[in-house]
Amino acid sequence: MLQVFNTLTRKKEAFKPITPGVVKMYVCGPTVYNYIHIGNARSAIAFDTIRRYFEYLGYQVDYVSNFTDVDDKLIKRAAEDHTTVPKVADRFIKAFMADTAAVNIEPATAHPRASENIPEIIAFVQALIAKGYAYESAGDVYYHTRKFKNYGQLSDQRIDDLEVGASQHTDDEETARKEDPIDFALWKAAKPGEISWDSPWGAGRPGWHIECSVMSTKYLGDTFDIHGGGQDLEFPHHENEIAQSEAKTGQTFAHYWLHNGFVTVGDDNEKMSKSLGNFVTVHDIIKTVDPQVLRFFMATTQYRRPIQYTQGNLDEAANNLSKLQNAYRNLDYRLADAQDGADAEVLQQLQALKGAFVTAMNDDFNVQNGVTAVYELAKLANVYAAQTTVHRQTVAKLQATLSELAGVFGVAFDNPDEGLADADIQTLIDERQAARKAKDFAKADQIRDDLKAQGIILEDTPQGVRFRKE
RNA sequence: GGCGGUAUAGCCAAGUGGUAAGGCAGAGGUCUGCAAAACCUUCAUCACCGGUUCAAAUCCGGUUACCGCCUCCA
Repeated sequence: MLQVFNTLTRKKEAFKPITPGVVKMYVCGPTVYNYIHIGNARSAIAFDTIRRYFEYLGYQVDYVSNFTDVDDKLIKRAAEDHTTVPKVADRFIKAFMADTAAVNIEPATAHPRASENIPEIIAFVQALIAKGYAYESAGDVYYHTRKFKNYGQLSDQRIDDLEVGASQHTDDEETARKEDPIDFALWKAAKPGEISWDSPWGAGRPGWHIECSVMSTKYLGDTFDIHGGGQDLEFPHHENEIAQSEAKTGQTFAHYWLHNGFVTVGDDNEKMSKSLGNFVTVHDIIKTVDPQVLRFFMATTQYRRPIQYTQGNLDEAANNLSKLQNAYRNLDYRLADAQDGADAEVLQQLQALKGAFVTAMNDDFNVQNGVTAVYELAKLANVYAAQTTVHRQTVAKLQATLSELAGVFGVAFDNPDEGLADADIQTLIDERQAARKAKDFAKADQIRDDLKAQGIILEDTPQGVRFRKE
C-alpha cells in the first residue's frame, strides 16, 4: 500500500484516490521571467518521478502544472528588455519546455497559464466577494484572511503568531490598502502602462495565489488528490490557495499536500533562490553537465530531503548512472549469442528485487531504497551476462525490468552505439585483432589509443570485441 | 517571537528496540598480453549529555550545530 507524507497532517497516510485508478495532481509551476534554476528543476523532477511511479503502478495520472505569466517580475523584465510581458512569457515558457525535456520530464497533461484564464479568475474573485470573503479597496481586491476559520492549518501557523514583515518583502503602500495586514491580494489594480485586463474593479491583473485555485479546480475539479510544490510555497501560497478554494466551494481542496525540499548550493548550505542571486539555471548547467546525469542525481534523492548541489555529488551520480547503463549494455551484448530458454532461479531473484523496489517506493517514494534495488538488479544482470551460456528469455526479462525500474527515475537506455561509423571502426578493430594475434601489442594498443582519442572505447570480451562511445 | 526540517564512515545515504543496507571514492584480488567492463574481499558503534530497557542509531528528557518559512521564491 502506497503511503505518502501529507503536510496537512504531518504524517504518512495511505494513498486513496478519489477515483479508483486515477490520480489527479496539481503542481505549482514557475514564474516565467527567466530560465528555470535547478531549484525549479528539482521540483519538476521530484514530481515527475512521483508521477512516473504512479504510472508504474498502473494509475492514469492527470497532471496539471501552471505557468505564472503575469506578475511584477515579468513586468519588470519586460521593461528591462524593452518588450512586452507576453513576449517574455512566451520566450521562457519555450525555454522551460526545452530544459525540462532535456532532463526527461514528461509534459504535464495540461500547462495552463494565468493570462489565459482571466475570466475564470474574475468570476472566482466575484464569488469570494459575494460570500463575504473578499473586499475591494482602491481597485485592488483582498482576501479577508481572518474570516476563513481554518487559516493556518497547512503550515501550523496561528494568524496572531505571524510576524508581519518578517520576510522583509512587504509593500507598505499595499499594506495601507488592506483592512488587515494579513489579508492578501486577489486582484491588483494596474499602474499606468502596466499590462491589464478589464474587471468589475477597473483595469488590473490577478494576484498570485488566485491563479492556482482557479486553474487547479478548473482542470481537476473542486476536490482533487494531490497538490504539490516547493516547501517555500507551503506558507503563504498554499495556505492562501486553501483559503480561497475552500471558501468558494465549501469542499476540501486537495487531499494530500506534498512539498519538495530545497536545493542548496555552496559550502554554507544556503538555499538557492532567484532572490538571493545564488542560482544556477538549467539552461547554463546542461552546457557542461549531461542532462541525464542531472536528472538521475535529482531523481534519486527523496523529494522531501534537501539536495546539495556540488560537483562531487554530480560526479557520483554520473558514476552510478553509467553503472546502470553498463549493465544494460552488458545484457544487450549477450542477446546476440543467447540460446533459447530461461533461468527460473534468476527470474525469481529478479521478481524479488521488483518487490523490494515497490516496497521501497511505496514508503513515501523512498527513492534511495528504490534505486538500491535497481543497483542490485544491475549486479544480478552483470553476473548473469558474464556466464558462458545465457538464455534469451532471461536476458530480455532482465533488460526489460532494468529499463522499467530505472525508467521511474527518468533514466532512458538508448542504443549507445548509435550514430557511430560502424564500418570504419570495424576495419580498425579487425586490424587490431590481427595485430594481437601476431603478438604485435604495440600496434594493437596504438589502434585502441587512437580510437579512444576519438571517444571510442574498445572492450575485449569472451564473445568478441565490442565498442562504445565514451 | 511563532512554526518546521536536518545531524550515521572521506563523500552520498538506508535503517523507528535486538546488536550498523546500498552506492561513490580508497585498498587488495580475479579476469585480460595490457586495458576496458564486470565480479570478489576490505573500510563506521550512528552530534553531545542523561534516562528507560535484558537490549537503543532507533524510545524519553536535555544540549549543541546547521538550514528553512512567517505574505518574493520550487
